[in-house]
Amino acid sequence: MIPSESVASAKHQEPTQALMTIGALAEVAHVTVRTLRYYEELDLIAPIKRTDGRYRLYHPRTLKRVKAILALQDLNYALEDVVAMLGKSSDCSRIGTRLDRMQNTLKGLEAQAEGLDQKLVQLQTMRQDISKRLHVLSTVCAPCVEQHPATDCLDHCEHREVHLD
Amino acid sequence: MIPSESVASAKHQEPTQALMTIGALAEVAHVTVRTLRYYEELDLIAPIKRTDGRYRLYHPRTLKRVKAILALQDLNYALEDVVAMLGKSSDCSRIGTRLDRMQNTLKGLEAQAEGLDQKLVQLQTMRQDISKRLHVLSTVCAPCVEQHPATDCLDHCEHREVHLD
DNA sequence: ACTAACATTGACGTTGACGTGAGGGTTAAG
DNA sequence: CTTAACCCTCACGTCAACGTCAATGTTAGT
Repeated sequence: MIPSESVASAKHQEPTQALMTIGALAEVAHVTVRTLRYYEELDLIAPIKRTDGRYRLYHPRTLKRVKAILALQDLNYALEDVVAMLGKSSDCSRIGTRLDRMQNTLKGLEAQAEGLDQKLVQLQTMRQDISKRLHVLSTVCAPCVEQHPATDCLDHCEHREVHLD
Repeated sequence: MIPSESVASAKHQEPTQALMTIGALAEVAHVTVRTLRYYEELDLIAPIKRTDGRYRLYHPRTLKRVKAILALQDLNYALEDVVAMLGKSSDCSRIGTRLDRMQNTLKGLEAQAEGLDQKLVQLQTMRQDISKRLHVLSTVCAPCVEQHPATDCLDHCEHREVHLD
């Protein structure tokens, strides 16, 4: 698997790859420059080097990292948790820790999956509940109100349980 | 303590129902007093009256309202959205608007359901992706690293695509 | 009447994830 | 060599959803 993106130059990789400035990375990642710098503050990403004028230069691979961060954020993870799952970019880690972290990520994802499942159920319940209320309101209370047009606040209504006051 | 809850009076409901202070409501709703007051700031709830000393007194029915708010919050709705869905408590609304709002709530819930479905899919994808990476790492890279123990940062590794730098 | 336990209204503090300048250097195109 | 378009580092601002503290008033039970 693993879609082979760079079809050319598969053998000996040159050390000089097309690096990108923070603005370029921000654009392709659809985030702001500030966001990237903030991620760096949290040690989530880092430029592989800087220009003489201290411009950050990123490896294109960092885009994948950023996307991973965004994906996890989208799953309601706080950046703090993302750090825990993806690890600090400054940890120039051996494969052991990297494996551990991936397993952590996996564990986190599974927990998250469960949570989402729960929320789905919760949501179904709520939807049904509201549907029921809706039905009672429209079939029972609405005509009742029509008979008592002067009454404004439903104080007379006998089906208060369906209301969400 | 003020646990004198009058259990009697089941048949003809007196206008004087067992009202609750903010502390009591907070306790049964498992939220803080501050939270309830904050909800009131947002016009999400309101006491039906106050004592002569300005103590808030809530109708027991308000508990249901609070629980609805909490449920929606738990579904990642901002309180602002909850206001839009449940309506302001100060809107002493006729049944028409109430019906409208319930329909809004329903619509919101359906949207939320879709969103959650999407997230579940996203999450499954991510989980599979990570599993794959995990597999490659442990079967391909790990032994490779063992052969080059001096190398720390995986710079030699030919499977960088599986890493999340 | 006294008192402990509650309640009131401000008003300022907190946390996360950035936004938004200010006041400067740097780079690439022409 | 200019100059527009970038980029740099502070550093303060923001927003939601409350937490927390102060100074004061109210209730219920004895």
